[in-house]
Amino acid sequence: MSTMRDVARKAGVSPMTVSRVLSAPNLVHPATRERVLTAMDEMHYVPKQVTKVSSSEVRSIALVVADFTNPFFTQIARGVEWVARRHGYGMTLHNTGEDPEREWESLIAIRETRASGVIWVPCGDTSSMSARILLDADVPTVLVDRLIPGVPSFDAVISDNRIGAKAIVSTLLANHRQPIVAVMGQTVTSVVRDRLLGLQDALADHHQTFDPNNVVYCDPIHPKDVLWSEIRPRVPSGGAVFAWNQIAASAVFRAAKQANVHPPEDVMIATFDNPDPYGITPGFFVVAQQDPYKMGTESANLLLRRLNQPNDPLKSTLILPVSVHVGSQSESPRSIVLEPS
Amino acid sequence: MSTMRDVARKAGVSPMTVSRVLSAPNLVHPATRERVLTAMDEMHYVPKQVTKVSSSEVRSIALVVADFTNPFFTQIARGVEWVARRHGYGMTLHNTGEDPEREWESLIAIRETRASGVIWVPCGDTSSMSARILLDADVPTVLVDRLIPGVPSFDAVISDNRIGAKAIVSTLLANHRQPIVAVMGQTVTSVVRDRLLGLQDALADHHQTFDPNNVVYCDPIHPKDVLWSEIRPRVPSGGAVFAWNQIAASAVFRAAKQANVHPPEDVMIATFDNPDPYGITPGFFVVAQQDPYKMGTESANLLLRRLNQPNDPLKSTLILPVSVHVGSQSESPRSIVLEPS
DNA sequence: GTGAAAGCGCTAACAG
DNA sequence: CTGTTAGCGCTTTCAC
Repeated sequence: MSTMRDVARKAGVSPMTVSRVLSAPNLVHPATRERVLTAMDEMHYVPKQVTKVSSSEVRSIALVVADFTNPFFTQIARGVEWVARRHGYGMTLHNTGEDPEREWESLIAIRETRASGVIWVPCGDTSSMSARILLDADVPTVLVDRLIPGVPSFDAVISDNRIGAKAIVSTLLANHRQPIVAVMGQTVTSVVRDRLLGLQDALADHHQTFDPNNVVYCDPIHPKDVLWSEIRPRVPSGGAVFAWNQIAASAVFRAAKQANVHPPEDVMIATFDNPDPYGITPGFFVVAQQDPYKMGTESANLLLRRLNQPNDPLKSTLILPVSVHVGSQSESPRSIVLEPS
Repeated sequence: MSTMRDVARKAGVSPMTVSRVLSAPNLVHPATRERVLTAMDEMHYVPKQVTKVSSSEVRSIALVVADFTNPFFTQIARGVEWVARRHGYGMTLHNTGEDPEREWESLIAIRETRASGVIWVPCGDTSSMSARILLDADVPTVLVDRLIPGVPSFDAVISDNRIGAKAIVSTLLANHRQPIVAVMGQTVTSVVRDRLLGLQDALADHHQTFDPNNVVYCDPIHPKDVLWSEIRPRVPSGGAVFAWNQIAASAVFRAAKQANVHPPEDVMIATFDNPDPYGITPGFFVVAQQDPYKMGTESANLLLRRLNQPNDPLKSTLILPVSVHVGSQSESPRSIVLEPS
């Protein structure tokens, strides 16, 4: 692989001139520049920009998500990418698979990559260990979707999960759908915590008590069909299931159908995020819609702000509203107006 | 940000010893090692591994896809990641959005990253320009899903698109579903070309001629609803639509429903890739199933092989079989056995 | 406009 | 086991 020296020799100039052709072309005589450029072409010269360790970094943002198989996270990615591109940054996507160990490895790798900054969906509360990697190396970081308790040192963008969950459950209760079984991811995250709090809020409003037995925990990435055997005994006809995300909701839906239980009459399925973006499936009647794309753009904006003002001590947490839609997706849905928390 | 020298000074050793603690710890006296390690901790030392330009590279594979919003590609990503991890490699995902310009930029960025190798879903035939980036820099590369005509220099893993398309169309014809309108991505790719060839093969088998007017081209990422106005005039009741992928199929499905056309009676929708992984939607009756996860693992395997034998002149193209399923997803589908091409 | 010298952070190669 | 020297590919500084 040819180096700057090689090009310089071929063009009959010093390595310095070659360097300048790359970084400050207008300081080089046009004729010389041409000679250098053709030399580069002929030798297939590839600058190893990485070496300029001391100088400018790589203008690139690393986005670390829990599961890039989940459309929710790829929508966030689209948002981040869009803003990044507009500001001349590239973006790389990294998957942790909800696994703290992979998360650790990814962050180490990213740190060595010298990315300009990181936008991060942490696996869960245990991610406070991995947070040290970023904190110690002073990597500008923004959390999305989930917070890490005890680590207030990052900017963050999340949804108003508590209010969203409360609205969902209130709607179910108002429609006399009971009992309500909640299906949550078994990872300990702020998202699950907040949605359970919202559930309790709604129950409390209706003077009902919260029964922990009515919460079923599932694998956050592959909920499988296993679920139904756990859910069924708790949901007689006329009840409802509150799924924490679109993957779980779809799994519940399929499991129900296989068990010959038909939503929405037999059981009403409510969920965060629309599991049916094409509106081709009847049966989902209460959906709390986040705006993952916006979560992406906003977190990228926060990161860019921090890249420009690295020493601003003020950390901000942006809480985006959730909109709740009632009615079959094929009909035009009615929306519920929510008071911000 | 502290450097090796700083750590060395603090620990009272030479920079070399610090370096060794990182790369060959057992060559350093345990006591010294401890001192160095604590010094590192205290100073929050972060090694800039990137600098070792001349020595070992970053053990990481870059996967470049056309649209990470499409589950098909994230399944490929899962496959790649799995194999990469097993061999001690990291993986980064890069999105081109089917845009040759973004593709160009991504590949440049990746090249400077000094990734060990690249697995790449090229945007289309125009990607031959971008291919030069990789070829000139001698980056080990494997193509997935799509080939680039005129660039035989890469290993590749693709599906048997022609046979799959032929099987789909033959099935439709056997069920007397006509006319058949094909909905294809408007990007010029080997995938679309091969699937159209398969369509023609099937028609020829039934002594029918291929009418280019019966092909509708749509945006490969956001097919929108616009489609239906183009499709409708060409598909009277009893006809069929052959969608080139799951995104297009879902769009067609929704458009049909909005126009009060009901699959599968009014129109039969056949497609590559199951647009309904949860089996909750009735109406898709012929589905050509690729194995994106396997495409990922196989391409990663090819890449690893090449990383170990960089000079093997033999390039291989792996063509994976496609399985065609007939019948509603909610019923147990019958499979058709296909002869490999 | 151009070049020579010095140095970025780190690691092979050779002493000791 | 540890340190010295030299050099990776490139850029900054300061000459000319």
